[in-house]
Amino acid sequence: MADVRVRFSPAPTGFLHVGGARTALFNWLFARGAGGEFFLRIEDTDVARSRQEWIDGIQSTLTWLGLGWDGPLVLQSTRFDRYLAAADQLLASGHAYECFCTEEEVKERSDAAVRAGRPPGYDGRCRALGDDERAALRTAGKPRSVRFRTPDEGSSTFADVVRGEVAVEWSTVRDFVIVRSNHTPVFFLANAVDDADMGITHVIRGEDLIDSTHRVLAIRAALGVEGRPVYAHLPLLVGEDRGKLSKRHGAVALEDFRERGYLAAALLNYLALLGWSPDDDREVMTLDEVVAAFALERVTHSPAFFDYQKLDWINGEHIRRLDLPDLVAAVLPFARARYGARLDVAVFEAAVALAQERASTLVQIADQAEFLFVDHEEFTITDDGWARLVATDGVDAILTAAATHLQGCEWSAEGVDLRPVLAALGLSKTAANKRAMPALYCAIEGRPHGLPLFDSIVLLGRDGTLRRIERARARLATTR
RNA sequence: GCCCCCAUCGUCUAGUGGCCUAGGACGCCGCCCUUUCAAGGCGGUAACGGGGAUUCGAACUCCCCUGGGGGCACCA
Repeated sequence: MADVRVRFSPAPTGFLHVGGARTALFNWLFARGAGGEFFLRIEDTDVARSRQEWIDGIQSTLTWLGLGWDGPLVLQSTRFDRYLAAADQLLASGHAYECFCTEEEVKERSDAAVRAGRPPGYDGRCRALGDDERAALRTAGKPRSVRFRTPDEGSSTFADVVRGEVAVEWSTVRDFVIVRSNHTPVFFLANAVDDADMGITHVIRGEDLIDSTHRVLAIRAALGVEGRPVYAHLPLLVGEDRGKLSKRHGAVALEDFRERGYLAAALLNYLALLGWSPDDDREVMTLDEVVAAFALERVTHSPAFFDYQKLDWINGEHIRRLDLPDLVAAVLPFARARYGARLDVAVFEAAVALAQERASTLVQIADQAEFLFVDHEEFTITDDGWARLVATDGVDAILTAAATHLQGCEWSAEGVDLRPVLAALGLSKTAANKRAMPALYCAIEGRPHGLPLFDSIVLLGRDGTLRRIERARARLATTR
């Protein structure tokens, strides 16, 4: 088998979202599994819409995900001469022709056709222009684009790894522009030329591009390129409204997942499961395991919806499987952003260890540990937490008893165990768990949900814990 | 309007004629465990869009319908 060469070729007209990332991932997985190469090609032929910041963003996101590419980045904007030469070749061979219709004219006639009940698209007006007519229009200074002449009859067919045979009648495909009137090449041309020049063996992309394949293949053939790549069109990722993912339809920048505390490995794991599944029941997998199990033949046919709840679950599973030092390193940036200089690394590590078994995102871990790194004077209880605390029967007695115990007890998780204290207050186990404990959580950790209380108290320290209980009691007094 | 594609629990999916009274996972519900919550354990809820045809036998094959999606740009 010839060496596998694939590419991920986004247009730099926006941030990379889950759809693009999934396409990049499948290409990368396929290349990795086949021992082939994975290239990154930026399709920036539409100069007006392409932006350097998006090119940078795509690269940094791919890097964060760990989907590194081989060789230098290919920028189509640096290869315009090559595409234009190919267009000249097509012009010379009669596969393309000069079109003097302006964009507006084409649109007007297309709209009129629709109103008249005919199909939209270019009507082929400049198809049969004679040499003299063409020359006249040229000297008249009419803007000129180049159109590819699609066959009048017959059909186009290609074999798709996931779709099977894909065919379309040429009579339903209008002539299309390959060079704009501003002399810049269009997607179809650049795509066909580059896939050939780069020796791309497999084209793996979204199903929204399936119809364009016939046109690219026609250009490729007209250019005299031997053979064609293997195509694999992936089912689309859809938004909540079941529409193709776009900014309007729930697309979220991949960078947001990073900021919200998702692990790249977990995101990749989940993305791999959207439109593909291994031939066994595994779901939580490392990237290496996914590479080993991946097969284009197992890609599904129907669109998939991105489920954040399942992502949260998978992320939690990955967090739980991380070695503590790695998890600490992953949470550290979030911790530094939140607690700044107050961060105590030793305490932080202990807190992360406590959070590891319960958290589903890195942000959650940082949030749960936050109470350990807040100045006692600035410590506040959330509104929810305060409401809960205030509503607890005998809360003042509970806090007082806890403080009394903590003043003299041995400073260990066993020593600070407040259960005997609550029992001595006459609280049943249920009452202690359901009512008293939440109040203590709120007073000490500032929120009703968080790290295990007794371990937290030990980490907070005797002085700090007592001050927090005292603050809660004082606030309680003024509230009454 | 025309072309193309898709169709199993709420969601992601397994399933390629009998192993399916349809399996797994997330979610949801219940119970257990328990230092609240979470995590964990156990159990439960829930689907083959409809109609024909082929066959001894259809989730799996074919046709029609319905529904959904994609494309028809001087975007990619």
